[in-house]
Amino acid sequence: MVEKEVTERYEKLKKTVNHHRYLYYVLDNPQISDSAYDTLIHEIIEIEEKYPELVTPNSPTQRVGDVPLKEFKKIKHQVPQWSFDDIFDYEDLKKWEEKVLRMAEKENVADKSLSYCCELKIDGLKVILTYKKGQLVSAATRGDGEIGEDVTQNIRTIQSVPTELTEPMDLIAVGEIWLNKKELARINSEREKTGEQLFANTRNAAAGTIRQLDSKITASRKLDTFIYDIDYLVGGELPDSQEGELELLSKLGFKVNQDRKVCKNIEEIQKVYESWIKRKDRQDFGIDGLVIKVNSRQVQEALGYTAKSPRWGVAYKFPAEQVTTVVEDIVLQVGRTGVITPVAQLRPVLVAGSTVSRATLHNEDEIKRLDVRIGDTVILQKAGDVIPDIVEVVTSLRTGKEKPYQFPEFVSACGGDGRIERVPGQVAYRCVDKNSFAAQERKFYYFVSKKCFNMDGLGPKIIDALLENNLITDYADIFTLKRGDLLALPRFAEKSVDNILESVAKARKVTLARFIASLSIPQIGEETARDLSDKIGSIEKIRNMTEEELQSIEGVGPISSREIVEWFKDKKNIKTLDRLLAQVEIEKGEQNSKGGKLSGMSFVLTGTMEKYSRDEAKDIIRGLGGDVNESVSKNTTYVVAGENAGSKLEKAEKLGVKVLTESQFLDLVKV
DNA sequence: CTACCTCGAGCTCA
DNA sequence: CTCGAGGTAG
Repeated sequence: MVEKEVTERYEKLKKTVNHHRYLYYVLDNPQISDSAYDTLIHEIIEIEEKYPELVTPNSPTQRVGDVPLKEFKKIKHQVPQWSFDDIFDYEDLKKWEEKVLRMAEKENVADKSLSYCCELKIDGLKVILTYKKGQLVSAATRGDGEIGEDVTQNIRTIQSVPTELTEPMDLIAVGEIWLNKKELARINSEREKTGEQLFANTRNAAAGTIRQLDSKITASRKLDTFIYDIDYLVGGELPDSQEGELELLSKLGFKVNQDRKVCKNIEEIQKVYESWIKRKDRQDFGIDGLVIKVNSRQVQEALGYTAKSPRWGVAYKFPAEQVTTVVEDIVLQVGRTGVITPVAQLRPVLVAGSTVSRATLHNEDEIKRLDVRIGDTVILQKAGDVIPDIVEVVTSLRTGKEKPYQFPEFVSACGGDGRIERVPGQVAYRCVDKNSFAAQERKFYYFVSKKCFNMDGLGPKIIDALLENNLITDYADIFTLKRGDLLALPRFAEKSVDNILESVAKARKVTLARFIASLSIPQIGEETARDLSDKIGSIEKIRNMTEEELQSIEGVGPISSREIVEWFKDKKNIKTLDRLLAQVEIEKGEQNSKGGKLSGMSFVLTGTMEKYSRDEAKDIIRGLGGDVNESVSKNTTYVVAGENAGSKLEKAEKLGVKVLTESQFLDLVKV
């Protein structure tokens, strides 16, 4: 039994330390010296060493985990993590507001005087913090919005994240993790000394730091946070506005960015936006725009969500950073289906946090539209902050030596005589010979990829080696690779070869949809392949169908059906197909169109089931011929509601759609 | 698209 | 140590 004085002292010490942590890291207003703070921490450590039973995971001494993790566990979000749609200018803003007003009118909430809460959009990574009875229990990355990664151990090391709230409520709070510019410079100068790669920007550094399995490394880099949203709250009152949420978050002990403004109309928003464009670079953290939210919670709820994003908010992005660089060359790339894409080779240039040395020019028409010539200086930006995009040519810098680009009539990478043709009805050119080496290479990459045969460990380089050594010329060859042949290649030793052979063997069984996709029929990707598989059910039927018959299938239009028929007319393709069919086993997985007991039914899943993950449940439904959709409509047959079902359940009730519990669902799909 | 982390494997040299 | 693959993030 620990003496009463000790526990009292211990609790007081913890409280004091936490208070000063808050003053220092959250309010940025320290009231005692670092050394005094350290002394307090030290006393806590001493007590804990003597009385280990006192230690809780949220003690200030436990911020750094001493055992590195093996891996990050997946965490399913209790509340789906949406992201806002982007807008880029005042026009977009106006359109968005009109939509909001129209919707509000329809939902009879328009009489509330509408206002908008404008916050900074911090350039970092999203984090979802879960508290039970006021104690931090988990922290997750966003992931795909449904499932993220458990990074609790790393988040604990961030001093501005409270491990205990000021009130014992159940809460899910959402915010952004970021790294300040000075800290990036410090980390990079250390990495320079040790010869490590430097981080390209604060966001990448923050992302890299969060993905460390060893939280000691995370702790050594001073990450920071801004928390901006409450997703869930029990044990307290949810404020009726976004601004109120921010205030509550502050009160609970979170670090909240104080630069927010409630605007009454979009003119005011625009003013805030323009003033931040001028000021954004002066901050310690990266800002990539404003987030505009309808302030009233009641109106937010009335507006609801589209399939993709909340209707009640948008991300108003700052204009993309533009730089100039020189087009050193224009080269042609041959894709999987023989389509030729011109790509500008650029003098490498740093833009929006990464070095860009190439940008797609899409097609001949785009080259003409831009009138881009080799040697031209061009303005470059990243579309949606991701994909490099040439905006325009700086014609005033022309010297006259620039070479206009002539789209060639022959492309050597197309193999054979190199002839190319314009695809009827499209802007793209493609190789007449659809099996050129370049196209073949791409097809093989795709064939083994996750979307198709999903052969683990067969990346592009391995495929290249196999192609170059003529070990594969046809898809079927992958399945008949010989151990000895592989071992003869450089960098292929026992272990690698065994792994390759094993993953090939494992991949022999495929679903029909994956099989169809793997053929690289032009226009037939993952989606259409699934439609074909669901509605037709066998490769033998597909190969004998006419264009008209194919077109009657939902999701297959005149262009795709033409491509399909043409593909199956080609003798080479047929030979490839038959050889491949002899090697693989297409999983029957219950035939869908007629045999499937769920055919014609449409399902929406919500909440968590005990027995199956969402993906497994989807596979089961599709396997039985049913459709799975993301949002509930009057065409939905059943909504399957697991634990913690959310808004989809409410919507189902509103529309009178039948709702199944997990056990009812299991009964229905039982074979 | 680019940057980052982590892992397994092969190669190289002590 | 280096390379390739695979995964994650924005």
